[in-house]
Amino acid sequence: MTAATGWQAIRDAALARLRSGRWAPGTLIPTEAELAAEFGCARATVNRALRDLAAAGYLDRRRKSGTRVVPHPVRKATLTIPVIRKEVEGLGGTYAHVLISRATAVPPTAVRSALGLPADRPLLHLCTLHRADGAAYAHEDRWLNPEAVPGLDRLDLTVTSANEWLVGQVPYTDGRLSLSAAAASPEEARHLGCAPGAALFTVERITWLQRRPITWVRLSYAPGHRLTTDI
Amino acid sequence: MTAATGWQAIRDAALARLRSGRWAPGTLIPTEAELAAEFGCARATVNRALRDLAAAGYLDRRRKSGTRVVPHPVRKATLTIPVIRKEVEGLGGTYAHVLISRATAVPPTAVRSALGLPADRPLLHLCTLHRADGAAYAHEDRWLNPEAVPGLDRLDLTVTSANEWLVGQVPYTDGRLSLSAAAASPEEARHLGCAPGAALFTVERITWLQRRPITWVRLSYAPGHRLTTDI
DNA sequence: TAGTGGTCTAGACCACTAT
DNA sequence: TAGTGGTCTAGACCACTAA
Repeated sequence: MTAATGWQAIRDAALARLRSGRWAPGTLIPTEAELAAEFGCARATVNRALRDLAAAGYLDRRRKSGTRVVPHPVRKATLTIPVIRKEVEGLGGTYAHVLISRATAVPPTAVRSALGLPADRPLLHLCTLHRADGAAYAHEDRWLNPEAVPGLDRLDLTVTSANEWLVGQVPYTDGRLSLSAAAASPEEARHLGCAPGAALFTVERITWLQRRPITWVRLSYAPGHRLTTDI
Repeated sequence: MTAATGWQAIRDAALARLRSGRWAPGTLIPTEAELAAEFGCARATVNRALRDLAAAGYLDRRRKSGTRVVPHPVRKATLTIPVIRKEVEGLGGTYAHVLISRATAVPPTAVRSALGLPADRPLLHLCTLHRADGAAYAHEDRWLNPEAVPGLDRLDLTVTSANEWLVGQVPYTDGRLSLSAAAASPEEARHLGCAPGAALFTVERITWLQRRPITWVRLSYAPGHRLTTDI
């Protein structure tokens, strides 16, 4: 189970003590120097191990105070958000996408304010259907700021999806990801092949480059979709 | 924006080069030794900085090959999954919970197989409603393995929620988290005050201690709930 | 086989903070 | 002020892997 060496071995040993209750919730554990002596390694090695556990939410480390076992651990789940094509192919499926619509329009208020744009600024509106093995996989509703995305007009979006092109070509400095559930709109229902009002897992993402808004996108996954991670 | 020193300064400098395109997607960046010479620091410091960027999904590091800029970055979103009480209080709300039902029963097949338990094994079934400022916040449907949770029978679950007690008292070694959308069941709708079939954001979690199943739990949040994170 | 990242060490100094 | 974690250094050796 734990065949680690070096700092990972110390991390695992510490984790075992946490799980066994030998280091009880809320209490202080020995100092780095003490543990280094016990394990026969340098203090930096202990530091690396304990930093790892602190980052995972098990320990709370403070200068002078020492290292305390977090009483109510806040576990951190890490979700990887891949390009949809990779997501589908990673599941062994064959990926395809269809550009449903492409238009320039003024976005709804919710989108405009989320991006922090002035009113009446027209954006490029793209709707795309992503398929896995021929079946509908996800519906993408995207608003793009053409000023922030040079080269967009020369792109054939029927070949490369906006999703993938942006990820590969357009850097961003800040982003916000929001997960929620939403009832399928009539259009989503039609494309995803489900009943209107069906519960869809949706991922909304907004990205900025510096303070310049790039894109707002909502992915609505076909019913039954799950995002799973080990914790 | 970037007032860091030490290894964080080097990380930020590298990130700036990634974002500026000076280090283009798919290309190799200089070796640790070269960067250490350029920045006038020890190689270990560069290593720390680049490891951080690799962990964040920007770089792909391989021995012998070198460090390559990931062409299609897979950003990693970190979600913190706190105890519900803390979640509510963190939003400035007043938390309360109500134990709806408590019974010993054989779980549905989906729960049984997810936990890897033999058929006909009875578990403790708890339903709890979590409230924020008096309003329904989330419905909790939980199945507990009494054999794995000593002391459970001596606990007054109307005072401490199972959610919180488990987090504080019962360690686990493995867990799986699953996020999805589901239509509100009649019971959920009644407790959450929404229409049956409404789209609910649901979080399912399974935990094991060693290989012993501890609990299966599904939290169904009131409509409109979002899980947001910066990326 | 050689190049590159991964890690360890022993010591040092710094930064924060409880007292 | 003193204790504890945070980080840096210079060097060393190891582990992996492309050629």
